[in-house]
Amino acid sequence: MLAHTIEKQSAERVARRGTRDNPPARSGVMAKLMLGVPIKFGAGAEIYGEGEPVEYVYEVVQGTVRTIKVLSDGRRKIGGFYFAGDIFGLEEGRDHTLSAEAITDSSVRVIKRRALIKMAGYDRELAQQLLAVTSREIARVHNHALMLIETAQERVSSFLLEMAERISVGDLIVLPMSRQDIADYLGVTIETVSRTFTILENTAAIALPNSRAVVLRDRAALRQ
Amino acid sequence: MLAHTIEKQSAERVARRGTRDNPPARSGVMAKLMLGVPIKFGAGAEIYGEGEPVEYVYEVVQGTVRTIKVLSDGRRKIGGFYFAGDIFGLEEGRDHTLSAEAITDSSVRVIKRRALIKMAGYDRELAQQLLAVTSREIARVHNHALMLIETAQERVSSFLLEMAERISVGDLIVLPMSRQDIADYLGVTIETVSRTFTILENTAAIALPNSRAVVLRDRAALRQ
DNA sequence: CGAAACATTGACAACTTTCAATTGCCGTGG
DNA sequence: CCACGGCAATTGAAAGTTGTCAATGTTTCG
Repeated sequence: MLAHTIEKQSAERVARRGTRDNPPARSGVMAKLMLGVPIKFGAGAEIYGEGEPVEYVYEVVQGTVRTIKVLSDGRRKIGGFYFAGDIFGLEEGRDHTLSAEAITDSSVRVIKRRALIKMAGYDRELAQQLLAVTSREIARVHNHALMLIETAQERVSSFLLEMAERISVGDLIVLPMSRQDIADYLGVTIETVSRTFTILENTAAIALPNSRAVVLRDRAALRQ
Repeated sequence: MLAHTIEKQSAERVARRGTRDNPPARSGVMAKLMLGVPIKFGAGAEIYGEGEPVEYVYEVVQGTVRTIKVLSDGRRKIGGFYFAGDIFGLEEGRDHTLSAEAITDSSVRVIKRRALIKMAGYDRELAQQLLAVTSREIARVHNHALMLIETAQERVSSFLLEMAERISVGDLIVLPMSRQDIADYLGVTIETVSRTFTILENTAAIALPNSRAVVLRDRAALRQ
């Protein structure tokens, strides 16, 4: 099933379509507290849609999720990538300003936002964790915003360093997302991403065993 | 006193240099709860510096504040502008990743972060307000990130629309920040900002009575 | 194996930056 | 009060970067 062919459907409907999961090994804030129901989403499935009311908070148990916004002229922007243990759906206001989709087959914990906030009212530790998670999200988005002020090559390098911190195994990064996803996250075209990868490979900063794998050869060069 | 001639000094030192304020008329979250001590900062003064420990949370009572980051090569990025009633300094981690400066002469309420979080543990309403403020900050930064993926003209238009929402009086926006500040916020050069303003003026979308004032003539055109 | 989607590469156009010069604004001092 | 100096803003021309369009190569999966 391909992302671009998925028709929009409400989070409720998708949630219903999802299947219950066994308790996962991964531990995030919600998992630790045994909160939320684990639900599976196939690659490309929409978890919630832009403009829908904010009802739930989500935690990735397994897989990768992206938040996206489609502009009126068809351009697509990716707000962020979320991996196992990450919380997403933390938005203010009544409605979501972005939609969320599973990039790969994913398992996601879902909990009612109201319930979580209510619980936080009684549980001081939970409240502080919630604040910490939210602050971390601010830092992440801030960082994202700052990297968009850089040149294409710097953006790609920053992206690789971010992925290195979040999902690398040693010097190997296996990218779950397509070039188009990377491009939309960095605010450049896929051609620019591709060209930049090639340049970084030619300057020995990275190696590209295949299009989804990146080996970091010279992190200092990526940091400039 | 000019911004660029101010030498860096710690938040503590600046805070000590600041003078106590009379209780202000403006009301934000902290003011409502009569939290924090109002302190004055002169135009260009540093409120806290990048790399300093996160100890306080701030609320603008009067004036305008910018958060900035200076890169190793001297480029400067502005994370956000904060006007009366806005909260800033909400960052995660031990140290600030950005510094904050008063753009104009400003008065700022300061409260110990720890104290605020501790209080939020006892006061459910405060906890929820804190969460709401934090979520709003995420939305603002998200919006900033999204606007950085656009063309220069779209960025400038988005900037004007953002200022229109936040500080306009009718169709008039009096910008407290310089072209350089705007440029650093939008990730373009001052020349591009200037040229774009001229284009918008020539297409009758705005009028420029002087360099710090913008009159919105055609909001629809700015939205495209 | 072959079709479809994804990724890379090339050539050219468009946009933005860079460098340079000019204009406008405002405070200070004659 | 006006002239001057200094800084911010605007404008112009040339260079550089990124986007667009197009062709080719690669991977995936029925």
